[in-house]
Amino acid sequence: MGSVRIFLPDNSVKEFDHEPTVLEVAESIGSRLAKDTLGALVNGPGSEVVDLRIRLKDGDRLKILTAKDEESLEVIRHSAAHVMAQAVQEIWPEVKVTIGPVIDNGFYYDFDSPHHFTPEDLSKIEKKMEELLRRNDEVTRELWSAEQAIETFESMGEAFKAEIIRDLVRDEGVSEVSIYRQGQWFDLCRGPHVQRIGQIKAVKVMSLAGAYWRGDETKAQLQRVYATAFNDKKDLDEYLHNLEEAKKRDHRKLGKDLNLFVFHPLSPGGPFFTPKGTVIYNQLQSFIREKYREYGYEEVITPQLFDVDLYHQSGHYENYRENMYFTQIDERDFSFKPMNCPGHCVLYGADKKSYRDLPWRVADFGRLHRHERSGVMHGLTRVRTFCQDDAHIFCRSDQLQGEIEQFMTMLRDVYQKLNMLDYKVYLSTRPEQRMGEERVWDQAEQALEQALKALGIDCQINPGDGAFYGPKLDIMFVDALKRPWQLGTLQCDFNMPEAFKLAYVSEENKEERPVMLHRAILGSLERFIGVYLEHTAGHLPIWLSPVQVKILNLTDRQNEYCAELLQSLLDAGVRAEWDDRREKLGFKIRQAQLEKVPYMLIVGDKEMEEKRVTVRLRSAENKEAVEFADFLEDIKQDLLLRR
RNA sequence: GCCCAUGUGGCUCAGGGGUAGAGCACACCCUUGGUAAGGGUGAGGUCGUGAGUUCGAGUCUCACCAUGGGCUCCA
Repeated sequence: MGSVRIFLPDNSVKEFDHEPTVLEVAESIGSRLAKDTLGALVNGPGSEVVDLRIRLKDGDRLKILTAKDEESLEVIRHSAAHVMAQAVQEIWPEVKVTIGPVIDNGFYYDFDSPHHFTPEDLSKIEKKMEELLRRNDEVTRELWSAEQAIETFESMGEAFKAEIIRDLVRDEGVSEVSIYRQGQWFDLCRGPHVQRIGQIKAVKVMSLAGAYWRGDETKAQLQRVYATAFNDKKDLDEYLHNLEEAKKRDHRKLGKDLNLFVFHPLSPGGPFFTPKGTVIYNQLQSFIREKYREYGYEEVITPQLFDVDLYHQSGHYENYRENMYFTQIDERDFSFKPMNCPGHCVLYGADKKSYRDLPWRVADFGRLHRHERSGVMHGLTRVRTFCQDDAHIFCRSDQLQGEIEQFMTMLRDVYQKLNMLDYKVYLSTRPEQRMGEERVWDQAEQALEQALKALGIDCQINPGDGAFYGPKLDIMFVDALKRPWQLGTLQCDFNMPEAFKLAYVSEENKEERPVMLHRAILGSLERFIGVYLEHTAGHLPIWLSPVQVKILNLTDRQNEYCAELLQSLLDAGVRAEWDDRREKLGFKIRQAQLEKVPYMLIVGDKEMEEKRVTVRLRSAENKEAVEFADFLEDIKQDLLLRR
């Protein structure tokens, strides 16, 4: 028998006379390392985390994971999920277990329980888990035959587990399953798991939710318990702290605090923008309009209500009816538009188009109505009525790549101005169910890829994720708290030009079908405002701030001067207010600060005599008293350059 | 739509069978005060809606409405 060689990250080699487990390699390096081992990466950093009990093969490159490595969190959390299940079953023996996967920031476990968990139960579970961590049982892995496992779980009444194994036998032909045991408790599991339960240092049971067995509404309703685990208490505290921070930036809270928008039960999912919120809305809109002029778009206005026939023709009635609002007038069926595209197709077809008219870029800030399911609405980010920075580009197929490049350039331009520097691009290619010729798909997918390449933009490809009518790009904006949001999108559409029999006359005087691109940069203004408030924590750039300048006088001796200042600012188009209440300066500053006003102008006798103002920024930074005329010039520049 | 939780003045919340409270905001008065809350007085609520239990219901029950957390992460 030849020797088995295992390569370590420092390129050293360990030799064995048999295929060693990860743990055996760790032991050969040092007992301390062996004690701390949680799992391993084999053959590359991108690989899945493997269990420390698996056997390695000759030539494997091994990276042993300990609490120092972020990847080990997966092991910690996977084991913590088992601890949670064990804790729950120790408290309520009648509860049945299902699955408990690791998710982004923790893990969950779905239980089938006759007892409805309450918020108080969460801390009960957490206490029990902590007790189990102290008990520090060893975790062992066993291989059982599938039949034995099914029989065992069935005899325990764990029908869900038995079902999982049956499916594994049927779908993947497995004959053996792994079982992880800790103390008296065991669970069917693929792993990986820690050596001893005590290696889990910090757990927190977070929340409760309903879920369905296998995510299927028609199957058993389960109770999901969300929790998280970390390598030490400090990391857990930091995570909880970040959650608090995210809560403070919640756009629904900011919307209330800054008085930007409200909701009312009489229009669920229908935001009311207050005068202040409307300023933001309109500023964004005019910013985008300016970009439209720059990039050769034309804006149009199209109807709100269409005969349902339109949606039969576009296919929305067949595929999107659930989300549409209908009404009947004079015995004729109408629907509110859920998107602008069919209307734009009608407009396209209203006259004869020449190849010289293309590309035709039509923008529309039309109000859309979509009937979202009642449980999915969320502040401004998921609403039932909204308006997109929506435009459609009708072009020849040889113009595709150029249009895509132009769109991505425009998007970069807009995002940069908004200080949204981190975003990712996803390219979704042809799905199995699709329409159109392969040649057209080839061309469109290549155009997308080439355009990104030409601009040096990296993208991730999602094979098969495109719509049935064409491939697409999704732009995921990553906000200041590293959370991804899908805002921009660019979708190729071969279907709608076909459905509406759209055509243009080519140079050869032949009728040709144009390609249609659906595209948006901000997505919907509503959703964008929500996301942007969270990104900026409400500290909007000056040009977007509802109130840009607040004049704060010390005493009413400065009233006349303040009135002049206010008038000059208003005349210059600055959104200025004057807090003329007879309150102390500290009090006025506090209020302006809570409103997140970018500039506070403090005016006392000193300033008045010299025609100056003291400028306080919302960062609490104070500038020397400056001449008012200079301040006015500066802020005019801010507005001109959208700073 | 489904599961769980929540719904009390504009806002944040207390009160849990005997007829409604606080702070902030608001109004008025005093205070003319230099960088995040000066003081006083006052107004403001069919306790989400509807039914039921009860001598009596913000309070208990049920239904509905709205909001929030989830329902995509798969041994």
